[in-house]
Amino acid sequence: MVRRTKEDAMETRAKLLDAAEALFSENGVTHTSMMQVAEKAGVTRGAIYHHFENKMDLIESLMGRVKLPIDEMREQIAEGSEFDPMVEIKGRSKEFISRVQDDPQVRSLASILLHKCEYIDEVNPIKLRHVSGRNECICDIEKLFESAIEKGDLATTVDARIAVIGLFSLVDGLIYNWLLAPDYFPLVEYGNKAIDSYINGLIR
Amino acid sequence: MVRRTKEDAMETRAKLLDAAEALFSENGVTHTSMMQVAEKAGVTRGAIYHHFENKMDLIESLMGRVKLPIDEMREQIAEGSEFDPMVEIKGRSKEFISRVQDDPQVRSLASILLHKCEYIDEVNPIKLRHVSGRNECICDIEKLFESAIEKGDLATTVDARIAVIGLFSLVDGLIYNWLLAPDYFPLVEYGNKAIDSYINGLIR
DNA sequence: GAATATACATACATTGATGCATGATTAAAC
DNA sequence: GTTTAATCATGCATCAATGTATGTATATTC
Repeated sequence: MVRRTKEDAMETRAKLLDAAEALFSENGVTHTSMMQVAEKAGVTRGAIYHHFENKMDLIESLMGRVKLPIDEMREQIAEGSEFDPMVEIKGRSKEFISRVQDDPQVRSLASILLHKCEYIDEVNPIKLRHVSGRNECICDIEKLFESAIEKGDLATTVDARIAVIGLFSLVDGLIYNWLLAPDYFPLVEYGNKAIDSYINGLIR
Repeated sequence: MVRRTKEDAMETRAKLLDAAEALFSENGVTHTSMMQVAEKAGVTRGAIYHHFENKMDLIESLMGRVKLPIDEMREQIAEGSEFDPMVEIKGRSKEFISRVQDDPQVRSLASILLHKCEYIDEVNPIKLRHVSGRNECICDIEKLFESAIEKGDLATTVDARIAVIGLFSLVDGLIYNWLLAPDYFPLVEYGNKAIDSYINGLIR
């Protein structure tokens, strides 16, 4: 059976991306062959090379397919009409780790980004997406911190940029360590309290 | 020239480990071949397979060679006669990130652990060392937090275990993000302040 | 100093993965 | 309905990396 309908083609493409996502997040990017991806998707390697140029192109498509929670956060902040910037910051951070814990696809992506790939050079699409997404998001939340400082909600010694980077590091570290051994601690419960502590340390 | 003296052999072994460490931390573990390691060390692959069984054995030796800062921290805590546990905790954390920034070998190892390898399965020696070292260290510092709580130095609502995991995540996250793009922020300066904020949030 | 073991170099055999070229079948375009 | 083009399968050529087997010269042992 070949030359299936255009919808079928899109479906196999999606299946390939699903298979790649699952295999990458489980066995690592370099330890997953095109053959394995094809088998898991129920096709042959020919199908892959029809839809994608090579492995890197496959990864790029994979990364571009889903909205990272970091991206959603940005959108919601853009359209957000919350009044209290600190409430906003705390809420977004907690929602972030909550998504990682509960949404399988987000968790897979996070696992790939944090544990299942090697950041070999600067042009690596995975690293590029990771870094650029991070930097943009940091800039956005930095503004929230600045308005919180203007409102006088934070201690006068607090620097917005340092505060953001600390918060991001805390959240990244929580997810990193949780994915390393999910049974070791409950992400959302412990993470929420750790975030509270950190934010609390910035106030007054 | 073959059958060199026993000291020479230890030297080539050390050179091989140095070469592997440099290449792994720069290009990633799986993207580095035995051939490249041998070339960088100035020998052939035969030398590698004489000293090590295979790549995984090479990695194990590499990881076992240096004392991770996390290990040193444990030793110093064991022999430490400090009085104030919170001062101890804060000092150790800051010394940790300071070592990562200033000691090239520690930085290389951290880079390999955080960015240049894939955690493919549970028996992976890199992951094993990372996780076991982390868990032991967490247990140690947890005790310090407990004694701080007993002394009444922390808010009564603080749970020692959650506090440790938060602190570890913060430190890991700082190092992770700094290694991702070292020019983006100064690790020690920002890291120290972020740690202060977090610890501050636990007090009172 | 003869025998043996060590420290590598060299060569080869094997494997797994990639990328491409080609083939087959049918949907889509006209 | 014919032509075209798309969707995938199949087969092949290539290559890089591994592991091992073997060779060689020298240190070490006795």
